[in-house]
Amino acid sequence: MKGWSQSDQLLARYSFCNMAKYISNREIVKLFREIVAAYEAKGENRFKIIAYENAATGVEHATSELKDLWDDGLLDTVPGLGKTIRGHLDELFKFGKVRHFERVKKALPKGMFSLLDVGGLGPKSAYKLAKELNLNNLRDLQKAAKMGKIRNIPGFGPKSESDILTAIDELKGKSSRYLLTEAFPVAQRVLKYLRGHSDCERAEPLGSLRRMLSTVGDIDIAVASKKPKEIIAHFKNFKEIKRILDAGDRKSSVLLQNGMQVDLIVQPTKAFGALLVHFTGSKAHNISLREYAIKKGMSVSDYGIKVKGKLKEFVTEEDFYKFLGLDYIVPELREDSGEIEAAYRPASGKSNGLPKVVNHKDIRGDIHLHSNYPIEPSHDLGTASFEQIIKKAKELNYEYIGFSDHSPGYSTHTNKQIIDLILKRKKKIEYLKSKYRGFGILNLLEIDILTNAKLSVPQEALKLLDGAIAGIHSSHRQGKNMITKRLLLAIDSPYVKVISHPTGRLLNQRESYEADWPEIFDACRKTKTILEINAFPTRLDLYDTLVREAIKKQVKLVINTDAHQIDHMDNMAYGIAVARRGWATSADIANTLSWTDFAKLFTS
DNA sequence: GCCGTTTTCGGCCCGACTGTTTTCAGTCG
Repeated sequence: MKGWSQSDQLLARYSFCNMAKYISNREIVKLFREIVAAYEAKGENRFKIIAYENAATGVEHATSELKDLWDDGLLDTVPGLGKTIRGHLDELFKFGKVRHFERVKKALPKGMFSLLDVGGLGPKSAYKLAKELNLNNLRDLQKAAKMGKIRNIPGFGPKSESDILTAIDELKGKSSRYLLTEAFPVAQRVLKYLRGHSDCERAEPLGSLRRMLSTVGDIDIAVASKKPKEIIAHFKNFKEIKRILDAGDRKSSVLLQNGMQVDLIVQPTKAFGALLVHFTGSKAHNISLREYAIKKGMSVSDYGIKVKGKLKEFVTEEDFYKFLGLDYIVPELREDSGEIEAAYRPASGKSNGLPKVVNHKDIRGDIHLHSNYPIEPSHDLGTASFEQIIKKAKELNYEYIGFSDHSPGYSTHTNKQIIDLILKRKKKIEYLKSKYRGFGILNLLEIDILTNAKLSVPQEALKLLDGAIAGIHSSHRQGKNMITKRLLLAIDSPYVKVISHPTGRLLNQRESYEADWPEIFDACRKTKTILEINAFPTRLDLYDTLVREAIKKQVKLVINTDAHQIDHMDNMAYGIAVARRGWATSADIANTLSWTDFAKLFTS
């Protein structure tokens, strides 16, 4: 709280006492987006609006809670937060509200913000409807539409009135984001259908699916064809379509019966490269790329690159980036987080350096695998035997694996029983080690970091293992200090080699818990404890932005599938994508090491 | 209101599609 007057500090302390609520990044993003909508409705300067949108994006991508950064005087490290907005945040954290924001919102009908969830309604329409019809919520909007009141508002008509009703219906039961494993099969069906048309030269899934974001909002597909109209007409007949949202000469959007939206763009092969870039995104990457191009006197669009008004087309993305003087940027890095600067190739010829991100073929093992060995029947057993897992690992060309069954329940067993069970399992694994010479096998266990920060298995038992993978499986809602303490104590144990699914999140089900990541990364580096990138599609944890932070702190990572059945071992690709999105090279990922080098991590 | 590979001032991505319109505003990606 440097720079505050004494009365400021007193006031702050006083208001903290009254302010039970911790203001999360998520709430701040929502607040900024409301200001964006409010300014748009009021017709504010459009660059001011963009500034708030950028601030929201900056907060969305931040790896630390803003409140913590504010405490440490580090708010200016978040992109998009300039002097004015930081001043507003100051007020927010001190008093729980921002007078300026209150004023801006007060001038508008309260109900307009809830209408923004309706597809097709932006700030201007929401404002107009809420004001003219005195609407307080979605129910009011639905009622007004059903009564035919909307068609009488200038700028609206019968079509927009019925579109609003449809959009409200579609709002119900719609999941806002889908897991990659949910989206991929749907994309494959659409692609197969499109590729079945004789004028389709090429069809590719793009957008967040191609960038391998942990969840995707919709499915974007690009088709290369000389006859866009025919492809669009064909697309509109796809049997899973519930409703056609848009359909023009080269673009179309549809809603499928399962609630997913599919967007299609068609373009001739000779200009497909620019479309791949445009439609792969991210939006922020595109904007930065276009701004960068402007500085070089060029103009970028999905058609190509204009130089002095003359359009240059590209078949491939490689040529597109090259023309801009950039090294090729892999899709996973296109998030406007420094990749354009890193890809810049100055005249001297030496690039600033994009990382050579890890590839699937670099992976040589998987050490978080659950077998059906009945060490603790009440626990989450796998379905495959040790031998079946080894067979599958060999098919995947792995050089080594680790058996990481859950530890025996500490509440149902005495320490002696736990040791006996682990000894018995050890004998079985020793036998397999001798049977499969030349193939690396690690005798591991996934142990719990208990609510009181102790490990679920006594030290004498841990000594019998090649190492332990420790993870939090309970009391995820403890405060930041306690969670951090639990993780730090586990990291400090010489027997714990890996921390599994470090943030504890379950996509679409449970948020990450809060923890002091800089401190945890420091501890991992000192103790050489490895953090896991868990490839299970509902986890993908450690997640990408934290992966990047961990790497900056020279923390080693391991990509594991946490497989509980044989086909889960195929999920490795999802974990690799997280590592790539976190700018990880093979040097950052422990399981790219040969068995000889990898084994050393477990004997030291 | 933010920000810096011409910059602390003067810029700020580019285009398609739709409905309600007679030329465009709003929304979306």
